[in-house]
Amino acid sequence: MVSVALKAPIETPPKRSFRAQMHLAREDAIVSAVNRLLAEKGFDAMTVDEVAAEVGIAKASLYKHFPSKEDLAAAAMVRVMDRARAFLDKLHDAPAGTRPIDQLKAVARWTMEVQLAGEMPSLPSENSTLRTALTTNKAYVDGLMDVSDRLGAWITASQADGSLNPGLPPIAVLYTLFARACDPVLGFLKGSGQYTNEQIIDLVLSTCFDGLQSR
Amino acid sequence: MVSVALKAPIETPPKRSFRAQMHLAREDAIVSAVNRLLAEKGFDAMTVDEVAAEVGIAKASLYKHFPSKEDLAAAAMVRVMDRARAFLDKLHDAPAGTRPIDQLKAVARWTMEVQLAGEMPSLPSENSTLRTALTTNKAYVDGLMDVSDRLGAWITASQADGSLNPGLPPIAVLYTLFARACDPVLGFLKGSGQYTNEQIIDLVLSTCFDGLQSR
DNA sequence: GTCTATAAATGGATAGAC
DNA sequence: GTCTATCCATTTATAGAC
Repeated sequence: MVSVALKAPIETPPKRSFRAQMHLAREDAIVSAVNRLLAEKGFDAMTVDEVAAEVGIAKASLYKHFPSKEDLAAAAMVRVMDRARAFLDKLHDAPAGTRPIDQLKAVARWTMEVQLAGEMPSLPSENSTLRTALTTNKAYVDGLMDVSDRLGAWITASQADGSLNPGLPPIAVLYTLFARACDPVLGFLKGSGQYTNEQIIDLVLSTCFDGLQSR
Repeated sequence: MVSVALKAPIETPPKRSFRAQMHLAREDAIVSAVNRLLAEKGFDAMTVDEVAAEVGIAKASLYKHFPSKEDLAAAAMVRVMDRARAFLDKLHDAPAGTRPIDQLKAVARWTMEVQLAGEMPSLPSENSTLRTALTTNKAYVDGLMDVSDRLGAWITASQADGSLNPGLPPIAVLYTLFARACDPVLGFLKGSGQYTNEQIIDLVLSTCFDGLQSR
């Protein structure tokens, strides 16, 4: 045993790393499937059997990675939140002089693109077991806080420079932007078959920032 | 048997009417419970047991009135559609000279009031059994058509008089108004505990028609 | 038409072999 | 960690007495 361990010491670390990579890759595939199903049918209608079938592993194996259906969904929510933060990181590298309101529009556009791509997990209404699982998930809550803070800075900046309506409470603006991520209008217009994704996003972005009334 | 039937002929019609009234009242109570639960937790999370418990009758009795859970939900959707049509009837009695855009605002306001009152049943995402049940329900589809037509008339009229942005496709405006019925921003703001229902509705109505940007 | 009791199926979660 | 097989609670729906 000892001699074997001494025989291949340089093999061991790569092997562990490889296994760990496989492990992460598998979990990533699981989270991707959950993310897709969550976007397609929501938490209640999604079944763990479906997730297992889509990933191509047994249901029991899923539970070796995630202890419950709620944790499964929470992992998907955390990941989309991380994607959002990564996008915000990119936006911060925008050329100096970029108006904060344009940053907000870019964020809204991104969330709608994600939704149209079928990658935006939909949150359950309220009073759900998932809801409590999320509020006790540090990674999710921290991510949500981070995103809110960054958007909040742009909101107050836009109101200061006069481009965003200063009469609106910043929190109302924040919630309005968040709500674009699950706006059913995108799906409605998509279902009409009359518009491209680009046109749909431009339309909703326009009604969101310019309003329905003429300017 | 015959003599009995002849004995109380004037009693029979009132008795049938009374029974029919009781029947309708019972069904109305059922639909009310379904409506409330549908608004609170959605179709998937709502159980027929809950409905029976809330109404105070046995589950089997429910199935004597409605053949399936989908029909239960469809009845609730039809009723809220009928309520909407009744409200539209009232709006048509508005004083001559009322601007069509103000009619549209009144409709949006009404849908948000219904949602804040916890009486707006939430539709399932897509690909649901309820979805197909609704599309094959004549009462629902007809009601939806009627509402769409009436709103459509006001939309084109508002675009004609220049108050509504003429660059927007009428169908996009229609969907945007429909979407206010399930806008999560209302619940978010309500949950913040900082605003009254009146203030919340004014805020969302403002962002919907005036947009987020300054005017 | 209302009830109690139960069927039939589904879905979340686990046991235990490998 | 993956599998098969299973447990157990829940849920939709029905049977059959009254």
